[in-house]
Amino acid sequence: MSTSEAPVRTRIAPSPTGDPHVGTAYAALFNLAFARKNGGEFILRIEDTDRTRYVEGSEQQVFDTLHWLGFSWDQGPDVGGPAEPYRQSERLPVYREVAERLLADGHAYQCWCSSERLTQMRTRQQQLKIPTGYDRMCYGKTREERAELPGFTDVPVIRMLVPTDAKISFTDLIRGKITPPEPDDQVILKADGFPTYHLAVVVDDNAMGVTHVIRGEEWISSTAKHILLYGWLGWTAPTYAHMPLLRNADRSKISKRKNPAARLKWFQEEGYLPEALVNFLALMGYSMPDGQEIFTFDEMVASFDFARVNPVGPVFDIDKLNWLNGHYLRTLDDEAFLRAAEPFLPEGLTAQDVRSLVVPLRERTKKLAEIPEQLDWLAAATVTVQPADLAKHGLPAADARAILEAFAKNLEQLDPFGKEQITATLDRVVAEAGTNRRRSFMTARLALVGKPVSPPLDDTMVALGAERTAARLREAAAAIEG
RNA sequence: GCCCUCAUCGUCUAGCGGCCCAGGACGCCGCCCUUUCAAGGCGGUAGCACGGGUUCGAAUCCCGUUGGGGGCACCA
Repeated sequence: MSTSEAPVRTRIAPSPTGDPHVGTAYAALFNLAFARKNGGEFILRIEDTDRTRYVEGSEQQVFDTLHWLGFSWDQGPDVGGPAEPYRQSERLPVYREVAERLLADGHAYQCWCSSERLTQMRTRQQQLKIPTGYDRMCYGKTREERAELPGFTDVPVIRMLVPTDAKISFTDLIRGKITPPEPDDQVILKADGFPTYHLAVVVDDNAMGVTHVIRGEEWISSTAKHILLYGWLGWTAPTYAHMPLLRNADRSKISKRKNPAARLKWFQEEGYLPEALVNFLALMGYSMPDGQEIFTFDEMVASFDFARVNPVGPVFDIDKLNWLNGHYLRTLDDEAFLRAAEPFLPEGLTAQDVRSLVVPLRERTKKLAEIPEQLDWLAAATVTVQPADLAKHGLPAADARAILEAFAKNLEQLDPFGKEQITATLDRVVAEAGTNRRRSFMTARLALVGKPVSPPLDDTMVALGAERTAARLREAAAAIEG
């Protein structure tokens, strides 16, 4: 023990209570980065001690979304490890035993107070403007003595007996010295025999040899309880690093209610690349020594340092994520982009359409879910030109009508209706008309797709075919007013 | 209500006493490029919450105020 430092071991401990949360990925990123930086291990543990919130299938979704991000763990319920099991619901006897021990040592006691009484007590404390906390009504009483008093329930819980002078502080890797609030007599074993988080986390982190607890800032006020437990049990407390909390735009803690980005699956649904999300998450509260904003996980690991974590809770800025994702999309070659885009493509695209129309979208797509809308003109029955678009990008009404008719007339005679022929025809028609080339093309584009965004005009026409191309040009010409 | 914690452009951030009348990125605006929109290039816009100290010198240190966030469950 004195000759070698304990190997670094970190963990994340998600609860299977629904859709995997972005905060889980955020915590995983920093736990993993620190473990890798120090040649240590990373554990995944499932904290399923709340039976009322348990959601079937949630655990698997946690595995899947973390794998999607490229994260893997050295120990966990699915991969096993020396400290099995890694699911807290399977470790109940361990917690029971520790709770009994604390009871025997006088560090804990039984409590028969009903939840109704507890609620009343808290309300009264708030009214009296005094700190809230358990009033120890059950402390030192036998079951029989307590049963005489109001607010009694049959099945007791076990509470910590926290000394009134328990002033505890610890050094946080991100924030320096922290003095969390003095705890009250926290419940550690519930009436249903399951431990609360506070007991389970201490027991398991100790059993699994976790050296560094990297978790959200929301846990700061509970840390004193945990340190107390470590002391009573004769165990060494881990080093703590409390990460800032990801925020909604209104700066409240990020939530599924206010922010779709709180759900990890949202990023898959919207077509974000995992590399982009990981990079973005790393940018939240963290910065590279050289100021680089685009970097891989491995590059982050190479220089990782908690001193570079900003304790201020960052607002989750989707605009910046979109920019980053667009960047990563652009680094893909044709094949890779097509592969990524495939699940998002609309029905009825031909293989040729995919190549000529989808590949050009790479430079104009921020997230893959935008693709169907970008291609909606292909399958649309009709297309409408917005007068505002025409005014901004196109030719004056009379010229617009003339050029569209001219395009239609010359184009429909083409055989074959190929890219090169189209390009030559367009150029010739514009030259003959003597109109502004760019606005002429734009007028045609609006007529064909109904918006100022499309793949190159010739590709657009090929995809539409000679007939539909001519028809749309004429329809638009007829519809132009003024 | 009580406790803890945080505070640089709209947003993400650099800065850890002089290199800063504050740098980068996203967004926004403008220009260039251009068969459009993008992408790319160039330029611009915008900030040290406030008040006291400490110091020759403060974005950087201390105190207070204000503001934000979190916690105060038989949820994690």
